[in-house]
Amino acid sequence: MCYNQSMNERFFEMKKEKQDRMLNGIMKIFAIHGYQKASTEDIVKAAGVSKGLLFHYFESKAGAYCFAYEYSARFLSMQLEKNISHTEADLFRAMRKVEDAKYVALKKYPYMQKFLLSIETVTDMEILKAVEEYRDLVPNVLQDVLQRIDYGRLTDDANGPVLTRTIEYITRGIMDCTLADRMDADGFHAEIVAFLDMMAAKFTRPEYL
Amino acid sequence: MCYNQSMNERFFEMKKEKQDRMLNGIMKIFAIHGYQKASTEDIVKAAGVSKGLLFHYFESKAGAYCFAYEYSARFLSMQLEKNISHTEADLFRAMRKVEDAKYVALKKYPYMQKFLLSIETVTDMEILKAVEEYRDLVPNVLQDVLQRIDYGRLTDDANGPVLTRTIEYITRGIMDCTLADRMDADGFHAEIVAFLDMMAAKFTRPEYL
Amino acid sequence: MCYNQSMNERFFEMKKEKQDRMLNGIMKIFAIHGYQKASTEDIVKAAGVSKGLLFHYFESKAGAYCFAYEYSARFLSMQLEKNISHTEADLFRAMRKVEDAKYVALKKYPYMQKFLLSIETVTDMEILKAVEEYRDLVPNVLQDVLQRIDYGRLTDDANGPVLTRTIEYITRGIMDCTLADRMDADGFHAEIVAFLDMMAAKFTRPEYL
Amino acid sequence: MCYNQSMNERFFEMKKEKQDRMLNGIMKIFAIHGYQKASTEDIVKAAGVSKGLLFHYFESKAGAYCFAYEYSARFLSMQLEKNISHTEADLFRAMRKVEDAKYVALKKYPYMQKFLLSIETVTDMEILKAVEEYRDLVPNVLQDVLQRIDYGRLTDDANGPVLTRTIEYITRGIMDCTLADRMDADGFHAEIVAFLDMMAAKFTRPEYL
DNA sequence: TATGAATGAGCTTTCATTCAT
DNA sequence: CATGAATGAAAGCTCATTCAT
Repeated sequence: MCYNQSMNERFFEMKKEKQDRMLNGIMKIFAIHGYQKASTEDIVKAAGVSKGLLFHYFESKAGAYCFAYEYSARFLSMQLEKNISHTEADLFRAMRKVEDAKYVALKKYPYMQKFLLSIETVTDMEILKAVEEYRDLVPNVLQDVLQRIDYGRLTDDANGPVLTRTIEYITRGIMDCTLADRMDADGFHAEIVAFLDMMAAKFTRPEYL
Repeated sequence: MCYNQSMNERFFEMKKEKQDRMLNGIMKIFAIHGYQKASTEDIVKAAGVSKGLLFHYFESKAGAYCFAYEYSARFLSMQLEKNISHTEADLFRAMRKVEDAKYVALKKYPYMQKFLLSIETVTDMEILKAVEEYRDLVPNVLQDVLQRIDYGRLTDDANGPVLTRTIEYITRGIMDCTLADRMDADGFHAEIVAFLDMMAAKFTRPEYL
Repeated sequence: MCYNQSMNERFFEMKKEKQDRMLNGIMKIFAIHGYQKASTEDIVKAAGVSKGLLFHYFESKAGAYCFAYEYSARFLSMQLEKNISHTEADLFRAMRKVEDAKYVALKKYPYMQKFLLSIETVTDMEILKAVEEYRDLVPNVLQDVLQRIDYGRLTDDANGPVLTRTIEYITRGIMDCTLADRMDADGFHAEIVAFLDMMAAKFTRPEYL
Repeated sequence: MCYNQSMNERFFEMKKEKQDRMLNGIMKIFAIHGYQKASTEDIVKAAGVSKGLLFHYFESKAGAYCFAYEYSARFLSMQLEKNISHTEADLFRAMRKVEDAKYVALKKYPYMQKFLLSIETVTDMEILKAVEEYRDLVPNVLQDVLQRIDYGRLTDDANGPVLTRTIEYITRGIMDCTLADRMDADGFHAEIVAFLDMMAAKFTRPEYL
């Protein structure tokens, strides 16, 4: 295993502000450089702590990654679960709720979403196994949302599942672009909202608008 | 830039057999370990050449990657272009043609497909920029094929675009499984064909079978 | 110097139970891993105290080592001095007395003997100089005992000095074996006694038995 | 295991001069500082090679140690075996032959003897297991020599075995003193010879002188 | 052209020691 | 007195790249 229970305990006994500084440092560097190229040097600089401390809490670079991954997957899925409506049948309003919930998370942990995607750069089997159970946490919540959608509310020329996927890919695309220059939850959210509004206007049957 | 014209010339003056040994070594190691974790040591061992020779032809690890990427993208897209029918309107027969063409390519370069996907593990902007123009080569050919499909030939409950994407994901899934244990173009092809046959029987309108 | 008088005073003002817990922790880890590889982390864990406290009392790892070394050498030599007979002329009965005295010491400080031998793993000149005057304490007591032995009590085929050395090496050999699995003063003592009884029966002239 | 066959092969393909430079660098640093405190940095500086090369040939610090240990034990025992007389019955002449043989070895590898003793500073079980079979090589040769000694040639007050051990301890003592300041095979040999001559004159029966 | 020994900067990791609480 | 989080220098080791042959 890459990390263990005792690490968690020690970590969560720190001041919340420092916890977040370390988590954000970890997420940022892994998000930007991918797992392998991310250096512990850069992480501790970003977090504003010493090299030793990173290893005091996480034992290894892999341990830090796994810890942050579990934390991020849990945090983001809980954030979504808590804030989305569980009865919303309108695709665009549901998606908007999702993006609003993400927005709150990204205000606190700007690199969280991108960091979660960095798992694709990981080739170390140890790590992949360690985070396996958390990889579906966020997708599962989104799945739940989509199951409650009434696609009958869409216009005839709209294909629900396709629209959903499209939204997903667009989201990802915007994220990559946004991240390319600078991390900004506000800009990201604004882009998504603009896109959803545009789509909603075009694909929702008039009576449901 | 990661590599230049003179490299190409020198490389293609080697005996064909050695060219392919080097290309396969490069593809294999990058495909298995991702860009960063792939070591030049492993590559030259897999290719059966010396370390010096790799750098003689490609100047750097990044150069080897870019060269192999361009080669692979060009080779696979040409292979597809050449062998697929440009008038096939039946989704399943078209996909079958695609897979047959891939099969021929994978007989020669078993790791080519997986190698092309390894671009997702690359974080180095230099490399991403260098291969940018080749990333769409294969997807574009597939796009062309799909544009000629007559989705009217599918049963009512079949959703063409979804089916297409499903096929893509299934293809990728089978590939990952196949690669997990051993590289085998035959096994891979057999799996895909079985899947397509099954789907065709279920989703094509009787009059088009 | 590695440690000074004020350390002693402070240390001996602690509750006796805690003193021994710290001493045993120090002895155990140095005995098992040798000087260099012994980590302060392991020592404080074994002693059940905090890292800070170790340095509060001993200032440095080297200081802890030297303090424990002086303590052990003094303690064991006094223990021997106190319990052995100063008139015993019989080799085997004398050695038995020595082992009985050691037994009492090892009940309290199981790793003391092995710890004293760990000086062989020390390469730091500072430490070697600091403990120089204590290295002969225990050997000197044994020397004293041996000087009073009447080797005439041994059978003709017995060689006194050789027997003595043999006993020393056997003692050390048994100790290493005992320590290999678990620390146990009782088992250790039983082995030694059995060995001495066997030897006494074979090498003592009948009239002295 | 700490090292393997392929390492040996590669190493012995180097120029002899460089092999010896590396071996002497390894022996020197381990001999002086003991296993743990010896740094690879110091070793490569002493050997006049780069850090990478050390790991190219030996894979790890432990590997370098084990390799040099096997080499030293084999080399010294062969050197002794080859040069000592196998029929010499006189203790002092036999010991003198041994020291002359050692002298030749130490001219080439000045730290070899001290290096072999550094095994006592090793606490890593992996290493101890790896060199286990070589630890007795040199002692066994000396054992063989001693078995042919005719102790009847000694004066009545001389105790053969004790003399032998004494010689061994004196040898070791002189070595430690010699090494303390500077490594010098000549000075070492001169000391030993002087000691042996003195002892021979005192303890050999006149008719055997 | 072809080799692989050689390099050294830079990586991850360790650990004795300090210090705010 | 007691804690353990925090430090950072230094360790062991990796690996893309160079170069003499």
